[in-house]
Parts: sequence; structure tokens; C-alpha cells
Amino acid sequence: MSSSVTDQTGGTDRGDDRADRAGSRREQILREAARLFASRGFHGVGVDEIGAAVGISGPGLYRHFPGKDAMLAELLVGISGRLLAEGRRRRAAAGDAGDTLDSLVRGHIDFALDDRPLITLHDRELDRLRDSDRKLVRQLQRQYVELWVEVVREVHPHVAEAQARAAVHAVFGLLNSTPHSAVPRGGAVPDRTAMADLLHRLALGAFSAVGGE
Amino acid sequence: MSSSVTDQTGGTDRGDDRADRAGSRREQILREAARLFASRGFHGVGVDEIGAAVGISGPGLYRHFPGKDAMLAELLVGISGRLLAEGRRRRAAAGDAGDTLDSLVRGHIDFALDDRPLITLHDRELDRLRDSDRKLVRQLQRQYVELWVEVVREVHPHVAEAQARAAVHAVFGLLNSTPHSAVPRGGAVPDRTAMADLLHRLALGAFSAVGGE
DNA sequence: GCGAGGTGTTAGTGGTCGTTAACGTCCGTT
DNA sequence: AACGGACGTTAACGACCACTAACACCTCGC
Repeated sequence: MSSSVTDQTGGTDRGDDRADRAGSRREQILREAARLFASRGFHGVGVDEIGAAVGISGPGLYRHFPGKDAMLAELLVGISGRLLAEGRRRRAAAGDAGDTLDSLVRGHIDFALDDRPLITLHDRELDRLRDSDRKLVRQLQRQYVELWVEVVREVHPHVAEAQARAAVHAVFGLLNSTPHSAVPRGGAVPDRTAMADLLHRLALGAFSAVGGE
Repeated sequence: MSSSVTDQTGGTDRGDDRADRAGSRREQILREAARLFASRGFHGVGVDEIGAAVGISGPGLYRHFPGKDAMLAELLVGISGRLLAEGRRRRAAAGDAGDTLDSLVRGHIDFALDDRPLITLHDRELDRLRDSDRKLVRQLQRQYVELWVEVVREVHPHVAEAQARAAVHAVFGLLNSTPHSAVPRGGAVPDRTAMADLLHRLALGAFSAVGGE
């Protein structure tokens, strides 16, 4: 696999992408693991495969993570936490409730378009976590949902809490649909900004219909 | 596991639910397999587990299916085919384009609420199929999507095809969100008809916003 | 009554996979 | 120049798992 002629075993080899950002190898592993987990499922991907994706082989991963579960855990805790943090930041920065909802939608769309594998994993492989990690992720997710529910009910005060929560879940499903809509036919897929704009309109359209006829 | 005192090996034992509908054992196996696959993933469920869920043990399943893959294939082909057939039936039965879209939404909601595990599998475990089965399922899915796209573009003629297709995928994500929204807190989840009504409003609200500001 | 077929059972097998063990190389520090 | 730690390697182990083999029971149609 290594490109050096002597093909010795250890060492840094060559810095494949050079100029690695902080935590290079770890981040690289997490990125590839997310991609693989999303496309073939947590149980459908072997550690050898993840290793191969970053240029090392199999058990070398255990120098960076205590186990396969730990990679998934870090991915899910990470995305849940970042979603919540960004959501809170946006609520604090926005003006009235309408602007806040608008900003929340845009923020979530950014995640959905930029981190598709993570968004996929986020509601698909949660059950594969250890109890403590699953509890943490669920707590972060719940806080994020409640944040949205509060804002939705400020914009539409006559909507019951249960209805608002169900609507928020439904809109999440809408916004997270991008992983499924890739590669339709000859290649006539909207580009990023067009897709973001479309999703934004659809989400707000859905919310505006939440309050009965 | 069997409740008879002598606990002999073979035989029909007792008909657990009596009055079995047609293809009792097969259908029962498929139902339980769908539930298990949806909750823990195809690779996360063992054949012993599926067997235990229907009261037989492990390899007894091979009297009904040639393998574990075959169960998943039958489930996915079945749901895809039924979605498409019902969609076509509804388009033929409905009046103008607006009524047709309305009926399509209601029909999809029925599937989403009544066959949650299948809806979950439908866009989650597709890659685990043999090439021929996957091709078939994808073809059925594509035809179903195109059916919706045509109707959406009749209702909103100024919407480009790519936009309409992306919007249809997004609304599918919205309608299929029900599996994720179960068990929120103390139990304040909308009942079936309220949920169906809410999803219906949200979907039509989204579609009405698809055509620009 | 009695084979035949449908439907179970348990025991075993081959393969895959996550993880550990033992070892080697390179680099920065003293 | 020796050395410790970071980072890799290959080999092996133990668990799990889909699937097969061999055998048993129950229910029919004749």
C-alpha cells in the first residue's frame, strides 16, 4: 500500500495531504468512519476497511481509539453537541421569533448539506451505543428539539406542545432528506445554494401550515 | 420456550394466535423480521433472534426462506411494489391534480403510520440486497417518485423538474419521520388520526411553498 | 395403517470480525 | 549516541453467526 520502494513497515511514511490540521489522523479516521458507517451501516463495516480508507491497516486504529464503538460514540456525541451549540448560538443572536426560526432552519440545512454522513448516522445508529453514550446523545438531541419547539410555539402560539414537537420531528426528516436525494438521473441535481434555498422554503412552508386550516 | 409440559420437538404445537391469516408462518416471520431489522439493523439481528420472535429456533427459518437476505429482499420489494401500486390506483381514482396530490399524501401517510418498520427499512437497508433485487427495488422507488413529480408539476406548473424531484424526496423524509418521533416524554403523543392530519397539513404546506417566494 | 411431505429440533462447520500480543521503525529530547 | 514514546506492522485468538446435516414428529391422502 505504501508507495516507498523499500516498503518498510513503520514510520510516518509521507504526509499524504501535508499541512494536516489539528489532530490530523484522528480527524481523518473519524471522517472516513462516518462515511463508511453511513453508507453500509455500523455492523456492515469492518475495522480493516476503516483502516484501509486512511492508509493504515486494521488494528493500527487502536492507537487512536479504544475500539470501534468509541468512533461511533465520538461521531454521534460530536454532531449532537454541535447541533445544539449552534442552535443556541443562533437563538441568542437572532431578533424576533420569526427570525430565530429562520436562522435555525438555515443552520440545520448547513449541517445537513455539509455533514451528510453524520446526519445519516445521527438518527440511524443511535442504538449501537453503550448505555451512557446513548443517554448523552439522546439528551443533547432532546434539548435541541425542545429549543426548536419553543421557537415554533413563539411563532405559532396557538399550537399545542405535542403538535409542535411532532412538527419539528417531521421538519427534521424533511431537512435531513438530502442524503437520499443524491444522484437522481442524468445529473440534474440542484447545486448547493439552490438546494439550501429550496429546503428553506419547504421547511417554512410546512411550519406555516402547522396551525390547522 | 414451548408451553407444553412434555416439550416435544416437532409439530404444530398450539396455534398461538389461532385464526391465522393466509400464509401464517411466512407472514409472521416477515413481520417480526421487519420489526427487528428496523430497530437494530440488518446485520445487527441474528437468525436465532428472528426465530425466537416467532416461537421457533434458529435454523427452522430455512424451511420458509432460503436465507436471511431473502427475507429482507421480500420485505423491500413488497413495500416498494405496494407503494407504487397504491399510488397508481389513487392517481387513476382521483379528480384534478390537486385532489390527486392530496390523495397521494394520504396514501403515503397510511403506509408510514401502519408499516413503520417497513418504511424505515425502505431507505435504510437497500444496499444489503443482491444486485438484482436492489435494481428492482430502485426501479420501483424511482417510478413512485416520478409519479409524484408529475403530479406536483401539474399542481405547480412553473416548478422545474429537478426542484420538484428534490421537493418530493424532502416531503418523503417529512412523512417518513414518524418512526423517529415516537415516545417523546410523558406520553403526550398525538393519536393516529391527529398525527395523520398534522402530517397531511405539513406536507401540503411544504409543497405550496415549493414555487419560489 | 402407512409412506410422504411439511415443519420442527440439535449439533456442527466454515468464515468473518473485533480485539490483543509481540514486534519494529522513526523522531525529538537529553 | 542512547532512549522513550508515538505510530505502524503481522499473527493469532475467541466469539459470533449464517448456514448445513442428520434426525424426529405430526398430519394428510391412499
